[in-house]
Amino acid sequence: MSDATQTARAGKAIRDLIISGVVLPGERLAEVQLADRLNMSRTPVRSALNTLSHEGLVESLPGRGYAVASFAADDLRHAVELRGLLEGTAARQAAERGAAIFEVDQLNRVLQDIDALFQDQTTWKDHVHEYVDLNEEFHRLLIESAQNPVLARLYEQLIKLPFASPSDLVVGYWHLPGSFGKFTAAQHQHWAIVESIAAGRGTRAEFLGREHAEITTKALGEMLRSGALSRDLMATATRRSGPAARG
Amino acid sequence: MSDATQTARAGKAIRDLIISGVVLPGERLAEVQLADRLNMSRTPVRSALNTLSHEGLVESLPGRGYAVASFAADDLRHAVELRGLLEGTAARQAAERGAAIFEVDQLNRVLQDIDALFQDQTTWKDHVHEYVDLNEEFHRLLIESAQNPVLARLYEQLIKLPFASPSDLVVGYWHLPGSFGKFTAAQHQHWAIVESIAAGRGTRAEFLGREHAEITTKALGEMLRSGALSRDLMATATRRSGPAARG
DNA sequence: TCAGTTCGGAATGTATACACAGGGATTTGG
DNA sequence: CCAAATCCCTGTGTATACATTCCGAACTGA
Repeated sequence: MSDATQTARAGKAIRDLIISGVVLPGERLAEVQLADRLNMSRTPVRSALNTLSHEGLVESLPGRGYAVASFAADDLRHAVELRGLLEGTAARQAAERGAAIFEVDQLNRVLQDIDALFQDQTTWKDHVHEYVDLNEEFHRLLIESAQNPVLARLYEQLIKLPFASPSDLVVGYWHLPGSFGKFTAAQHQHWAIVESIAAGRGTRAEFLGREHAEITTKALGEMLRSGALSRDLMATATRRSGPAARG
Repeated sequence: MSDATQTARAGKAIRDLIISGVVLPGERLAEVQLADRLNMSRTPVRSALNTLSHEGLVESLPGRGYAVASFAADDLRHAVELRGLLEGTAARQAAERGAAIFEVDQLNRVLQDIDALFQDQTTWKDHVHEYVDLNEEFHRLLIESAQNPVLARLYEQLIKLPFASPSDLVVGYWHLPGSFGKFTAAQHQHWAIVESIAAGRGTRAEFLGREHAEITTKALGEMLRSGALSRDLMATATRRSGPAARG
């Protein structure tokens, strides 16, 4: 049940502390305190904090350790838009290079499984977890289809940010009213993206990828208005390293 | 003359070892060996290796340390293309939000300084170093003009890859025949990008940013054919973690 | 009362010692 | 002679002790 190394365990634990809101944005993360809480030495904690700082969940202070990173609502919107940009680029490159048949088949198979979940509007919410997995699998295959390791690496770094990954947004959104319509619309776009890739229509594939992010942005806006994210993220979101323009 | 911390010193030293080709792609990086060579303990070396693995210069092996990352020619091309994508996006967002006058002025001022360097085709090579600085400053201002911290972060992570940053490519290319024409063409695009931002023409700004990367890709191709990069990068470039598609 | 300085403590940066796992070389059996 | 298993050794993972720096608070002087 435990991870192989203490460092991995520390990373997961600290990430959970941040995501769950136990520690608030801006709050200092003292090594000894974390090591004590996690029953391990400072060494793996330090290593995990170093990793998390590169992933963007914590920020490294010059000479005095680390603090939980603050995210403004605009940051979340920007992250979603950039994810659409990268996914659109992946779709375009897959179309331009001529994706192999088995790759398109893989994508189609995932979409068929999602369609099956959506057939019954009254019971689909019992299968949200399956949808999360399938949706994540689709986006993973989409990035892979570009066969571009640099893009894949950039994508991985982007979706490490909270609520930038496909799964995070689905988990936070599915229970809101009207979510079924958004999900079915998104699924329609999924089909169109794969169709574009299979047909070699790179430009259409790219812009569908971007448009797909627009739905996500709308959903994110509803989540923010509904207050689902406000407590954790908006509390200290006003402060960020940006220029002090309007002192 | 030395950095503040041993960790920073270790990071710089190991990066230099990789860039200068003292250690070859694929080669293992043993902590004790590095600590011995740099006259420090394993702790800061380990921390630096962790950082470098997130930057992409070294790859972390499951349970046995680190190795120098391998870059294929395609990886370099992909990195340049993605840089164009991000710079184009930054330009579009700057145009769409309506960049402030002083920001456009800053960009124009840098371009005027570059123009001054290019006035005399016979002596411009004496000022390559100044051009490198100004070019880097322009691209930095361009990214800043989007006022998008997430995009800026992604860009920073991308240009940490070898030969993905504007400066790296200029330094490797300026001495090749015909470089003057490429640089003046690139400068023409710089002016057009700023003009588009000032005029609020987001679409034109974005595609100019992408097209700007095409010149860079061409220059990269010439560098690869000229053998300037072959020794360091191409030697072990064939091997990469990708799928074993063509046995 | 306020400003400057100095002292103290707490947390990070670094070094070293120990435990453990993985791999390669050697040896043994067929 | 080849294959497989075992042993040893190199190197990473972790813990802990020490050094150092940075911030804050208290004290002193004007």
